[in-house]
Amino acid sequence: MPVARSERLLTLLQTLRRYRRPVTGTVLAEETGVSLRTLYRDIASLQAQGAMVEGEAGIGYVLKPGFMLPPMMFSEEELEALVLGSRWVARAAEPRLAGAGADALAKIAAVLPSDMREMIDSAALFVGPKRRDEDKADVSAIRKAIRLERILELHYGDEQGRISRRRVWPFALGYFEHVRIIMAWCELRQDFRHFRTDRIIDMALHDVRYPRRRAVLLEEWRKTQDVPVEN
Amino acid sequence: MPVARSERLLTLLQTLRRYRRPVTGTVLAEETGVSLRTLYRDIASLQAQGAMVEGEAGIGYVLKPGFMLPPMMFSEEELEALVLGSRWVARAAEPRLAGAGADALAKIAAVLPSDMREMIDSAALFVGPKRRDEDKADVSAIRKAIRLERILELHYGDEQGRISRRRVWPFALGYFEHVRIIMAWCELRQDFRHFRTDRIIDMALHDVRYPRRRAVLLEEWRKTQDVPVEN
DNA sequence: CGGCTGCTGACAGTTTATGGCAGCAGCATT
DNA sequence: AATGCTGCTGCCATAAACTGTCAGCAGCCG
Repeated sequence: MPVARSERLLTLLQTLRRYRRPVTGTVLAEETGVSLRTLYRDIASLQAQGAMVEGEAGIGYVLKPGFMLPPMMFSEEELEALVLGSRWVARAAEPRLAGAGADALAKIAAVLPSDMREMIDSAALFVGPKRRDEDKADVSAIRKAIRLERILELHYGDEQGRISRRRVWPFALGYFEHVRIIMAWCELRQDFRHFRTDRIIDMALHDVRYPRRRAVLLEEWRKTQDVPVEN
Repeated sequence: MPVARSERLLTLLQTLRRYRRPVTGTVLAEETGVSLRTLYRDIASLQAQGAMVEGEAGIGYVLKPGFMLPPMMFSEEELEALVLGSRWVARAAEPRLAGAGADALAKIAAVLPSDMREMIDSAALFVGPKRRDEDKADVSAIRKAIRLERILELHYGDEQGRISRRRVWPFALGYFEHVRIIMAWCELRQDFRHFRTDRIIDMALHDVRYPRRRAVLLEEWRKTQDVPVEN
Protein backbone atom coordinates (compact mmCIF):
# COMPACT_ATOMS: atom_id res chain seq x y z
CA MET A 1 0.00 0.00 0.00
CA PRO A 2 1.97 2.95 -1.18
CA VAL A 3 -0.83 5.30 -0.31
CA ALA A 4 -1.05 4.47 3.36
CA ARG A 5 -0.01 7.83 4.62
CA SER A 6 -1.95 9.90 2.12
CA GLU A 7 -5.03 7.91 2.92
CA ARG A 8 -4.55 8.46 6.58
CA LEU A 9 -4.29 12.20 6.06
CA LEU A 10 -7.58 12.23 4.21
CA THR A 11 -9.14 10.15 6.95
CA LEU A 12 -7.86 12.68 9.42
CA LEU A 13 -9.57 15.47 7.52
CA GLN A 14 -12.82 13.56 7.38
CA THR A 15 -12.62 12.89 11.11
CA LEU A 16 -11.97 16.53 11.83
CA ARG A 17 -14.96 17.45 9.75
CA ARG A 18 -17.20 15.05 11.60
CA TYR A 19 -16.63 16.79 14.87
CA ARG A 20 -17.94 20.29 15.10
CA ARG A 21 -16.23 20.91 18.43
CA PRO A 22 -12.50 20.95 18.99
CA VAL A 23 -10.99 17.50 19.19
CA THR A 24 -7.94 16.59 21.18
CA GLY A 25 -4.97 15.12 19.46
CA THR A 26 -5.24 12.00 21.59
CA VAL A 27 -8.69 11.22 20.22
CA LEU A 28 -7.57 11.81 16.66
CA ALA A 29 -4.55 9.60 17.22
CA GLU A 30 -6.75 6.78 18.44
CA GLU A 31 -9.26 7.13 15.62
CA THR A 32 -6.59 7.05 12.97
CA GLY A 33 -4.73 4.28 14.74
CA VAL A 34 -1.47 6.08 15.17
CA SER A 35 0.66 7.42 17.98
CA LEU A 36 0.22 10.89 19.33
CA ARG A 37 3.62 11.96 18.08
CA THR A 38 2.83 10.83 14.57
CA LEU A 39 -0.50 12.58 14.73
CA TYR A 40 1.24 15.85 15.42
CA ARG A 41 3.40 15.19 12.42
CA ASP A 42 0.33 14.43 10.32
CA ILE A 43 -1.32 17.64 11.40
CA ALA A 44 1.82 19.50 10.43
CA SER A 45 1.68 17.86 7.02
CA LEU A 46 -1.92 18.91 6.52
CA GLN A 47 -1.13 22.47 7.49
CA ALA A 48 1.84 22.46 5.14
CA GLN A 49 -0.50 21.42 2.36
CA GLY A 50 -2.82 24.29 3.11
CA ALA A 51 -5.55 22.65 5.14
CA MET A 52 -6.90 25.20 7.54
CA VAL A 53 -6.73 23.10 10.67
CA GLU A 54 -5.77 24.96 13.80
CA GLY A 55 -4.82 23.74 17.19
CA GLU A 56 -5.01 25.56 20.50
CA ALA A 57 -3.29 24.42 23.61
CA GLY A 58 -5.73 23.24 26.23
CA ILE A 59 -8.50 23.04 23.64
CA GLY A 60 -7.87 20.74 20.70
CA TYR A 61 -8.03 20.89 16.96
CA VAL A 62 -10.66 22.51 14.82
CA LEU A 63 -11.02 22.58 11.08
CA LYS A 64 -11.64 26.15 10.05
CA PRO A 65 -14.77 26.76 8.03
CA GLY A 66 -13.91 25.39 4.67
CA PHE A 67 -13.90 21.88 3.38
CA MET A 68 -11.26 20.07 1.57
CA LEU A 69 -12.48 17.92 -1.23
CA PRO A 70 -10.20 14.98 -1.88
CA PRO A 71 -8.86 14.51 -5.38
CA MET A 72 -11.79 13.75 -7.60
CA MET A 73 -12.22 12.70 -11.16
CA PHE A 74 -14.72 14.62 -13.18
CA SER A 75 -15.61 13.85 -16.73
CA GLU A 76 -15.39 16.64 -19.21
CA GLU A 77 -19.12 17.15 -19.10
CA GLU A 78 -19.27 17.10 -15.35
CA LEU A 79 -16.61 19.75 -15.27
CA GLU A 80 -18.56 21.81 -17.73
CA ALA A 81 -21.62 21.43 -15.57
CA LEU A 82 -19.70 22.64 -12.54
CA VAL A 83 -18.33 25.59 -14.44
CA LEU A 84 -21.67 26.49 -15.96
CA GLY A 85 -23.41 26.19 -12.62
CA SER A 86 -20.83 28.32 -10.86
CA ARG A 87 -21.15 30.99 -13.49
CA TRP A 88 -24.87 31.06 -13.07
CA VAL A 89 -24.52 31.41 -9.34
CA ALA A 90 -21.90 34.10 -9.79
CA ARG A 91 -24.24 36.22 -11.84
CA ALA A 92 -27.67 35.36 -10.56
CA ALA A 93 -27.41 34.81 -6.85
CA GLU A 94 -27.30 37.30 -4.05
CA PRO A 95 -24.01 39.18 -3.85
CA ARG A 96 -22.45 37.15 -1.11
CA LEU A 97 -23.21 33.78 -2.61
CA ALA A 98 -22.38 35.11 -6.04
CA GLY A 99 -18.95 36.02 -4.82
CA ALA A 100 -18.53 32.54 -3.45
CA GLY A 101 -19.50 31.14 -6.83
CA ALA A 102 -16.91 33.29 -8.56
CA ASP A 103 -14.28 32.21 -6.05
CA ALA A 104 -15.10 28.56 -6.54
CA LEU A 105 -14.87 29.06 -10.28
CA ALA A 106 -11.47 30.68 -9.93
CA LYS A 107 -10.21 27.85 -7.77
CA ILE A 108 -11.32 25.25 -10.28
CA ALA A 109 -9.84 27.24 -13.14
CA ALA A 110 -6.54 27.56 -11.30
CA VAL A 111 -5.94 23.82 -11.27
CA LEU A 112 -7.12 23.18 -14.81
CA PRO A 113 -4.61 22.67 -17.57
CA SER A 114 -4.39 25.64 -19.88
CA ASP A 115 -6.16 24.03 -22.81
CA MET A 116 -9.08 23.31 -20.53
CA ARG A 117 -9.22 26.81 -19.22
CA GLU A 118 -10.37 27.87 -22.64
CA MET A 119 -13.46 25.86 -22.00
CA ILE A 120 -14.33 28.13 -19.14
CA ASP A 121 -14.21 31.05 -21.51
CA SER A 122 -16.22 29.54 -24.29
CA ALA A 123 -18.68 27.33 -22.47
CA ALA A 124 -22.02 28.83 -21.69
CA LEU A 125 -21.81 32.48 -22.45
CA PHE A 126 -25.26 33.25 -21.23
CA VAL A 127 -27.43 31.67 -18.71
CA GLY A 128 -31.15 31.61 -18.75
CA PRO A 129 -33.83 30.18 -16.57
CA LYS A 130 -36.54 28.29 -18.27
CA ARG A 131 -36.50 24.76 -19.46
CA ARG A 132 -36.06 24.81 -23.18
CA ASP A 133 -37.62 22.75 -25.88
CA GLU A 134 -36.20 19.53 -27.06
CA ASP A 135 -33.68 19.77 -29.81
CA LYS A 136 -33.22 17.75 -32.88
CA ALA A 137 -29.54 18.62 -32.88
CA ASP A 138 -27.10 16.62 -30.85
CA VAL A 139 -25.76 19.18 -28.46
CA SER A 140 -22.84 17.08 -27.37
CA ALA A 141 -21.78 16.84 -31.01
CA ILE A 142 -21.91 20.60 -31.18
CA ARG A 143 -19.74 20.89 -28.13
CA LYS A 144 -17.36 18.42 -29.65
CA ALA A 145 -17.16 20.51 -32.80
CA ILE A 146 -16.40 23.58 -30.73
CA ARG A 147 -13.77 21.84 -28.71
CA LEU A 148 -12.01 20.36 -31.72
CA GLU A 149 -12.46 23.48 -33.83
CA ARG A 150 -14.23 21.53 -36.53
CA ILE A 151 -16.30 22.89 -39.36
CA LEU A 152 -20.01 22.31 -38.92
CA GLU A 153 -22.34 21.93 -41.86
CA LEU A 154 -25.81 23.11 -40.97
CA HIS A 155 -29.15 22.49 -42.58
CA TYR A 156 -30.88 25.42 -41.03
CA GLY A 157 -34.28 27.09 -41.09
CA ASP A 158 -34.38 30.75 -40.14
CA GLU A 159 -37.17 32.86 -38.61
CA GLN A 160 -39.03 33.16 -41.90
CA GLY A 161 -38.82 29.45 -42.44
CA ARG A 162 -36.31 29.73 -45.24
CA ILE A 163 -34.05 26.77 -45.36
CA SER A 164 -30.39 27.16 -46.07
CA ARG A 165 -27.31 25.03 -45.97
CA ARG A 166 -24.10 26.55 -44.72
CA ARG A 167 -20.72 25.78 -43.30
CA VAL A 168 -19.90 27.52 -40.06
CA TRP A 169 -17.05 27.69 -37.58
CA PRO A 170 -18.59 27.23 -34.16
CA PHE A 171 -16.69 28.69 -31.23
CA ALA A 172 -19.14 29.01 -28.37
CA LEU A 173 -22.47 27.79 -27.07
CA GLY A 174 -24.91 30.11 -25.36
CA TYR A 175 -27.81 29.25 -23.13
CA PHE A 176 -30.74 31.55 -23.60
CA GLU A 177 -34.22 31.62 -22.26
CA HIS A 178 -35.70 28.79 -24.23
CA VAL A 179 -33.05 27.77 -26.65
CA ARG A 180 -29.38 27.26 -27.08
CA ILE A 181 -27.45 29.39 -29.51
CA ILE A 182 -24.40 28.42 -31.45
CA MET A 183 -21.99 31.27 -31.95
CA ALA A 184 -20.12 30.78 -35.17
CA TRP A 185 -18.40 32.38 -38.09
CA CYS A 186 -20.55 31.81 -41.15
CA GLU A 187 -18.66 31.06 -44.33
CA LEU A 188 -21.70 32.02 -46.42
CA ARG A 189 -22.11 35.48 -44.93
CA GLN A 190 -18.45 36.01 -44.05
CA ASP A 191 -19.51 37.31 -40.69
CA PHE A 192 -20.47 36.20 -37.21
CA ARG A 193 -23.87 34.60 -36.99
CA HIS A 194 -25.73 32.76 -34.29
CA PHE A 195 -27.91 29.74 -34.82
CA ARG A 196 -30.68 28.44 -32.62
CA THR A 197 -30.17 24.77 -32.06
CA ASP A 198 -33.88 24.08 -32.29
CA ARG A 199 -33.92 25.42 -35.84
CA ILE A 200 -31.24 23.05 -36.98
CA ILE A 201 -32.82 20.54 -39.31
CA ASP A 202 -29.73 18.49 -39.83
CA MET A 203 -26.06 18.86 -39.27
CA ALA A 204 -22.78 17.17 -39.98
CA LEU A 205 -19.37 17.40 -38.46
CA HIS A 206 -16.52 17.83 -40.89
CA ASP A 207 -13.20 16.21 -40.30
CA VAL A 208 -11.29 19.31 -41.22
CA ARG A 209 -10.37 21.91 -38.70
CA TYR A 210 -11.39 25.43 -39.40
CA PRO A 211 -8.44 27.68 -40.09
CA ARG A 212 -8.58 29.92 -37.04
CA ARG A 213 -8.25 29.46 -33.31
CA ARG A 214 -11.42 29.29 -31.33
CA ALA A 215 -10.11 31.70 -28.72
CA VAL A 216 -9.35 34.26 -31.41
CA LEU A 217 -12.82 34.01 -32.88
CA LEU A 218 -14.31 34.41 -29.44
CA GLU A 219 -12.25 37.47 -28.78
CA GLU A 220 -13.15 39.10 -32.09
CA TRP A 221 -16.79 38.33 -31.63
CA ARG A 222 -16.67 39.96 -28.21
CA LYS A 223 -15.31 43.10 -29.75
CA THR A 224 -18.31 43.31 -32.06
CA GLN A 225 -20.60 43.37 -29.06
CA ASP A 226 -21.44 46.71 -27.52
CA VAL A 227 -21.88 45.61 -23.97
CA PRO A 228 -19.48 43.36 -22.13
CA VAL A 229 -21.23 40.07 -21.99
CA GLU A 230 -19.72 38.15 -19.21
CA ASN A 231 -17.07 38.65 -16.59
CA MET B 1 9.00 16.49 3.34
CA PRO B 2 6.47 13.86 4.13
CA VAL B 3 4.42 14.81 1.10
CA ALA B 4 7.05 14.06 -1.48
CA ARG B 5 5.26 11.17 -3.04
CA SER B 6 1.77 12.64 -3.04
CA GLU B 7 3.07 15.78 -4.62
CA ARG B 8 4.90 13.82 -7.24
CA LEU B 9 1.75 11.94 -8.17
CA LEU B 10 -0.09 15.20 -8.69
CA THR B 11 2.77 16.51 -10.77
CA LEU B 12 2.55 13.38 -12.83
CA LEU B 13 -1.12 14.00 -13.51
CA GLN B 14 -0.46 17.58 -14.52
CA THR B 15 2.31 16.47 -16.83
CA LEU B 16 0.06 13.87 -18.41
CA ARG B 17 -2.57 16.49 -18.99
CA ARG B 18 -0.11 18.83 -20.65
CA TYR B 19 0.62 16.38 -23.39
CA ARG B 20 -2.22 15.61 -25.72
CA ARG B 21 -0.40 12.72 -27.36
CA PRO B 22 0.73 9.59 -25.60
CA VAL B 23 3.89 10.04 -23.55
CA THR B 24 6.45 7.36 -22.94
CA GLY B 25 7.29 6.33 -19.42
CA THR B 26 10.88 7.36 -19.93
CA VAL B 27 9.89 10.98 -20.57
CA LEU B 28 7.58 11.04 -17.58
CA ALA B 29 10.30 9.57 -15.41
CA GLU B 30 12.71 12.29 -16.43
CA GLU B 31 10.20 15.09 -15.95
CA THR B 32 9.29 13.95 -12.48
CA GLY B 33 12.89 13.25 -11.65
CA VAL B 34 12.50 9.62 -10.80
CA SER B 35 13.64 6.29 -12.15
CA LEU B 36 11.65 4.41 -14.72
CA ARG B 37 10.92 1.63 -12.30
CA THR B 38 9.51 4.04 -9.78
CA LEU B 39 7.48 5.73 -12.44
CA TYR B 40 5.74 2.48 -13.23
CA ARG B 41 4.94 2.14 -9.57
CA ASP B 42 3.61 5.70 -9.49
CA ILE B 43 1.40 5.02 -12.46
CA ALA B 44 0.10 1.94 -10.70
CA SER B 45 -0.68 4.07 -7.65
CA LEU B 46 -2.60 6.56 -9.74
CA GLN B 47 -4.60 3.82 -11.37
CA ALA B 48 -5.31 2.30 -7.97
CA GLN B 49 -6.66 5.65 -6.85
CA GLY B 50 -8.99 5.78 -9.81
CA ALA B 51 -7.17 8.07 -12.21
CA MET B 52 -8.03 7.01 -15.71
CA VAL B 53 -4.52 6.85 -17.08
CA GLU B 54 -3.90 4.07 -19.52
CA GLY B 55 -0.72 2.72 -21.00
CA GLU B 56 -0.25 0.80 -24.20
CA ALA B 57 2.86 -1.09 -25.07
CA GLY B 58 4.76 0.52 -27.90
CA ILE B 59 2.74 3.72 -27.51
CA GLY B 60 2.95 5.40 -24.16
CA TYR B 61 0.60 6.77 -21.55
CA VAL B 62 -2.52 8.80 -22.12
CA LEU B 63 -4.86 10.38 -19.62
CA LYS B 64 -8.42 9.43 -20.54
CA PRO B 65 -10.84 12.31 -20.98
CA GLY B 66 -11.71 13.30 -17.49
CA PHE B 67 -9.91 15.53 -15.12
CA MET B 68 -8.79 15.01 -11.65
CA LEU B 69 -9.13 17.98 -9.41
CA PRO B 70 -6.50 17.90 -6.70
CA PRO B 71 -7.63 18.30 -3.12
CA MET B 72 -9.14 21.72 -2.85
CA MET B 73 -10.33 23.83 -0.03
CA PHE B 74 -13.73 25.36 -0.45
CA SER B 75 -15.35 27.63 2.03
CA GLU B 76 -18.81 26.77 3.16
CA GLU B 77 -20.30 29.35 0.86
CA GLU B 78 -18.25 28.28 -2.11
CA LEU B 79 -19.43 24.76 -1.55
CA GLU B 80 -23.00 25.96 -1.42
CA ALA B 81 -22.44 27.84 -4.64
CA LEU B 82 -21.14 24.70 -6.30
CA VAL B 83 -24.05 22.66 -5.06
CA LEU B 84 -26.61 25.28 -6.01
CA GLY B 85 -25.07 25.69 -9.44
CA SER B 86 -24.96 21.98 -10.08
CA ARG B 87 -28.59 21.65 -9.09
CA TRP B 88 -29.54 24.36 -11.49
CA VAL B 89 -27.65 22.67 -14.27
CA ALA B 90 -29.19 19.34 -13.36
CA ARG B 91 -32.69 20.72 -13.75
CA ALA B 92 -32.35 23.40 -16.37
CA ALA B 93 -29.79 22.25 -18.87
CA GLU B 94 -30.16 19.87 -21.75
CA PRO B 95 -30.52 16.26 -20.70
CA ARG B 96 -26.95 15.24 -21.29
CA LEU B 97 -25.37 18.13 -19.49
CA ALA B 98 -28.05 17.90 -16.83
CA GLY B 99 -27.02 14.34 -16.17
CA ALA B 100 -23.43 15.45 -15.86
CA GLY B 101 -24.50 18.07 -13.34
CA ALA B 102 -26.32 15.47 -11.30
CA ASP B 103 -23.30 13.19 -11.41
CA ALA B 104 -20.98 15.95 -10.30
CA LEU B 105 -23.36 16.74 -7.47
CA ALA B 106 -23.38 13.12 -6.41
CA LYS B 107 -19.61 12.93 -6.41
CA ILE B 108 -19.34 16.01 -4.27
CA ALA B 109 -22.03 14.77 -1.93
CA ALA B 110 -20.28 11.43 -1.58
CA VAL B 111 -17.20 12.96 -0.03
CA LEU B 112 -19.01 15.42 2.19
CA PRO B 113 -19.44 14.70 5.88
CA SER B 114 -22.96 13.69 6.75
CA ASP B 115 -23.91 16.90 8.47
CA MET B 116 -22.88 18.76 5.38
CA ARG B 117 -24.87 16.52 3.13
CA GLU B 118 -27.98 17.88 4.74
CA MET B 119 -27.04 21.18 3.26
CA ILE B 120 -27.47 19.69 -0.17
CA ASP B 121 -30.98 18.73 0.75
CA SER B 122 -32.01 21.99 2.30
CA ALA B 123 -30.04 24.56 0.36
CA ALA B 124 -31.78 26.16 -2.54
CA LEU B 125 -35.02 24.34 -3.07
CA PHE B 126 -35.98 26.32 -6.09
CA VAL B 127 -34.06 28.09 -8.67
CA GLY B 128 -35.16 31.13 -10.53
CA PRO B 129 -33.74 33.30 -13.20
CA LYS B 130 -33.94 36.98 -12.68
CA ARG B 131 -31.77 39.15 -10.57
CA ARG B 132 -33.67 39.93 -7.45
CA ASP B 133 -34.03 43.07 -5.46
CA GLU B 134 -31.74 43.99 -2.68
CA ASP B 135 -32.68 42.68 0.68
CA LYS B 136 -32.61 44.32 4.01
CA ALA B 137 -32.16 40.96 5.64
CA ASP B 138 -28.74 39.43 5.98
CA VAL B 139 -29.02 36.26 3.95
CA SER B 140 -25.91 34.72 5.36
CA ALA B 141 -27.37 35.14 8.83
CA ILE B 142 -30.47 33.32 7.65
CA ARG B 143 -28.38 30.50 6.31
CA LYS B 144 -26.54 30.38 9.58
CA ALA B 145 -29.81 30.11 11.45
CA ILE B 146 -30.88 27.25 9.21
CA ARG B 147 -27.62 25.45 9.59
CA LEU B 148 -27.53 25.79 13.37
CA GLU B 149 -31.28 25.17 13.73
CA ARG B 150 -31.75 28.42 15.58
CA ILE B 151 -34.98 30.22 16.26
CA LEU B 152 -35.42 33.32 14.15
CA GLU B 153 -37.41 36.29 15.35
CA LEU B 154 -38.93 38.13 12.44
CA HIS B 155 -40.33 41.62 12.15
CA TYR B 156 -42.33 40.97 9.04
CA GLY B 157 -44.69 42.81 6.76
CA ASP B 158 -47.10 40.66 4.75
CA GLU B 159 -48.74 41.28 1.38
CA GLN B 160 -51.33 43.64 2.84
CA GLY B 161 -48.65 45.59 4.64
CA ARG B 162 -49.63 44.32 8.05
CA ILE B 163 -46.67 44.12 10.31
CA SER B 164 -46.26 41.22 12.67
CA ARG B 165 -43.58 39.86 14.92
CA ARG B 166 -43.14 36.15 15.12
CA ARG B 167 -40.73 33.42 16.06
CA VAL B 168 -40.07 30.85 13.37
CA TRP B 169 -38.00 27.73 12.88
CA PRO B 170 -36.26 28.15 9.53
CA PHE B 171 -35.25 24.97 7.75
CA ALA B 172 -34.69 25.86 4.12
CA LEU B 173 -34.06 28.73 1.77
CA GLY B 174 -35.69 28.94 -1.64
CA TYR B 175 -34.66 31.00 -4.63
CA PHE B 176 -37.63 32.29 -6.56
CA GLU B 177 -38.00 34.63 -9.45
CA HIS B 178 -37.25 37.88 -7.74
CA VAL B 179 -37.01 37.03 -4.10
CA ARG B 180 -35.72 34.51 -1.68
CA ILE B 181 -38.12 32.61 0.51
CA ILE B 182 -37.48 31.28 3.97
CA MET B 183 -39.26 28.04 4.68
CA ALA B 184 -40.07 27.81 8.34
CA TRP B 185 -42.38 26.53 11.00
CA CYS B 186 -44.24 29.47 12.45
CA GLU B 187 -44.77 29.36 16.20
CA LEU B 188 -47.58 31.91 15.90
CA ARG B 189 -49.62 29.95 13.37
CA GLN B 190 -48.45 26.53 14.43
CA ASP B 191 -47.99 25.64 10.80
CA PHE B 192 -45.51 25.90 7.93
CA ARG B 193 -45.18 29.36 6.50
CA HIS B 194 -42.85 30.96 4.04
CA PHE B 195 -41.42 34.44 4.30
CA ARG B 196 -40.05 36.61 1.56
CA THR B 197 -36.70 37.96 2.61
CA ASP B 198 -37.43 41.36 1.08
CA ARG B 199 -40.42 41.78 3.38
CA ILE B 200 -38.38 41.25 6.50
CA ILE B 201 -38.16 44.53 8.31
CA ASP B 202 -35.89 43.33 11.03
CA MET B 203 -34.74 40.05 12.39
CA ALA B 204 -32.80 38.56 15.23
CA LEU B 205 -31.12 35.25 15.74
CA HIS B 206 -31.89 33.51 18.99
CA ASP B 207 -29.29 31.55 20.83
CA VAL B 208 -31.64 28.71 21.53
CA ARG B 209 -32.03 25.85 19.17
CA TYR B 210 -35.47 25.02 18.01
CA PRO B 211 -36.73 21.73 19.37
CA ARG B 212 -36.89 19.71 16.16
CA ARG B 213 -34.43 18.53 13.58
CA ARG B 214 -34.17 20.52 10.40
CA ALA B 215 -34.25 17.39 8.26
CA VAL B 216 -37.49 16.28 9.93
CA LEU B 217 -39.13 19.63 9.33
CA LEU B 218 -38.04 19.52 5.72
CA GLU B 219 -39.47 16.07 5.28
CA GLU B 220 -42.80 16.98 6.84
CA TRP B 221 -43.05 20.09 4.80
CA ARG B 222 -42.42 18.10 1.67
CA LYS B 223 -45.32 15.85 2.54
CA THR B 224 -47.63 18.84 2.69
CA GLN B 225 -46.76 19.68 -0.89
CA ASP B 226 -48.78 18.14 -3.64
CA VAL B 227 -46.11 17.96 -6.27
CA PRO B 228 -42.63 16.71 -5.68
CA VAL B 229 -40.51 19.80 -5.67
CA GLU B 230 -37.05 18.72 -6.43
CA ASN B 231 -35.18 15.60 -7.35
C1' DC C 1 -1.09 26.87 41.04
C1' DG C 2 -2.25 22.28 38.67
C1' DG C 3 -4.23 19.76 34.95
C1' DC C 4 -4.76 19.43 30.25
C1' DT C 5 -3.19 20.12 25.73
C1' DG C 6 -0.39 21.62 21.82
C1' DC C 7 4.24 21.46 20.09
C1' DT C 8 9.23 20.24 19.20
C1' DG C 9 13.52 17.67 19.48
C1' DA C 10 16.22 13.34 19.57
C1' DC C 11 16.93 8.59 18.75
C1' DA C 12 16.30 3.80 17.51
C1' DG C 13 13.48 0.47 15.20
C1' DT C 14 10.60 -0.42 11.49
C1' DT C 15 8.49 0.27 7.27
C1' DT C 16 8.43 1.99 2.83
C1' DA C 17 10.22 3.80 -1.29
C1' DT C 18 13.64 3.60 -4.65
C1' DG C 19 16.76 2.11 -8.36
C1' DG C 20 19.01 -1.36 -11.02
C1' DC C 21 18.60 -5.67 -13.23
C1' DA C 22 16.29 -9.21 -15.61
C1' DG C 23 12.63 -11.00 -18.18
C1' DC C 24 8.01 -11.31 -20.53
C1' DA C 25 4.34 -9.35 -23.54
C1' DG C 26 2.04 -6.21 -26.71
C1' DC C 27 2.20 -2.79 -30.57
C1' DA C 28 4.06 -0.79 -34.84
C1' DT C 29 7.04 -0.75 -38.52
C1' DT C 30 9.97 -3.09 -41.72
C1' DA D 1 8.37 -12.86 -39.53
C1' DA D 2 11.51 -9.95 -37.43
C1' DT D 3 13.07 -6.00 -35.11
C1' DG D 4 12.69 -2.13 -32.05
C1' DC D 5 10.15 0.32 -28.82
C1' DT D 6 7.41 0.25 -24.88
C1' DG D 7 4.56 -1.29 -20.99
C1' DC D 8 4.76 -4.23 -17.07
C1' DT D 9 6.30 -7.37 -13.14
C1' DG D 10 9.41 -9.71 -9.87
C1' DC D 11 13.52 -9.59 -7.11
C1' DC D 12 16.81 -7.50 -4.03
C1' DA D 13 19.98 -4.42 -1.69
C1' DT D 14 20.23 0.28 -0.40
C1' DA D 15 18.45 4.58 0.93
C1' DA D 16 14.92 7.28 2.64
C1' DA D 17 10.89 8.00 5.21
C1' DC D 18 7.91 6.99 8.76
C1' DT D 19 6.90 5.70 13.48
C1' DG D 20 6.92 5.24 18.53
C1' DT D 21 8.93 6.34 22.90
C1' DC D 22 10.85 9.63 25.89
C1' DA D 23 11.68 14.13 27.25
C1' DG D 24 10.82 18.92 27.81
C1' DC D 25 8.66 23.56 27.02
C1' DA D 26 4.59 26.66 26.38
C1' DG D 27 -0.19 28.17 26.38
C1' DC D 28 -5.12 27.82 28.05
C1' DC D 29 -8.33 26.87 31.57
C1' DG D 30 -10.43 26.42 36.21
